[in-house]
Amino acid sequence: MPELPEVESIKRTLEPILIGRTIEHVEILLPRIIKWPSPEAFQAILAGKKITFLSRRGKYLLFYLDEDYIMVVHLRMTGRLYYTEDNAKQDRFARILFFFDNGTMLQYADARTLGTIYLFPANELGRITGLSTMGPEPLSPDFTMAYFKDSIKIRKGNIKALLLNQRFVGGLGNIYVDESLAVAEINPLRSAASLTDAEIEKLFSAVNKVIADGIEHRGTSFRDYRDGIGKKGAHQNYLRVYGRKGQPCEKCGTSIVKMEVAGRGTHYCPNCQR
DNA sequence: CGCTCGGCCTGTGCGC
DNA sequence: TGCGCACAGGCCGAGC
Repeated sequence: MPELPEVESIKRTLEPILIGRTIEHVEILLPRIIKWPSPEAFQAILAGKKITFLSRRGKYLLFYLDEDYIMVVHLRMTGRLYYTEDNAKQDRFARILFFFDNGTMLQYADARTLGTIYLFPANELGRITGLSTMGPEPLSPDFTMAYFKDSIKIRKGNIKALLLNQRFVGGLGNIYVDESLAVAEINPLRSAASLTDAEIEKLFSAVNKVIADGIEHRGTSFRDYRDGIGKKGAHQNYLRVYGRKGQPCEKCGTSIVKMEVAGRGTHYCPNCQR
């Protein structure tokens, strides 16, 4: 579900509310969401901990706590994380509830229950492989044209699968990959190695633009996504191809086509993207 | 090592 | 209207 712009929006909305707040106790409605440590230890460690700051890496959201602990949340497909003033107002899909010392709470809700939460001492963060192997993310200093170009040229497989690979670039998901390829006018099935320098350059700026726009619009609420205070984003109103099957391409009027690439529903304009 | 694909879960929405 | 079946914003691990 949430990709980089959505997780960033959740972080930005939660930050001003949660920093300095103390967790009083945690209620675990679905234990298997907690991947580490045990549910009992998770509750015991968090009780009385203060949130010092929030951070994000790719699609992971990190809560820094006092005494050098870090709680890491990954929302996967349908996870939601939002603050509720009235701690009796439970989400229909509530899985983990974090109660604060002032009668408010943070809810982790998740319809498909694929999301994951970890709690580690800060120096053990490397045990989350998805975090430690993640490539540079769009708009960051280490996401350079040289890296992008050199990596793409030596990869096997199609460009869509590569853009979805978090070890190559961190934070892109199905929506923003389809959108990036649309902006760059590249067919999702093209093999990465076949892209010309000009195409790679166009794709590089497209990825950065699409992610920047997504953040500016506070994420894409295609279906489930809500930010840290339960509000929808606006980027669904700016999508060029994702979810627009059968509708006209805004550049040329050709019907947007949906097909399967890299095991994912893939939207593109068959005229503009070749 | 790199790449592809199935599995994990459950709700929703589309087509018949 | 009701029902069944694909499909869903992601990632890990097995197998090649």
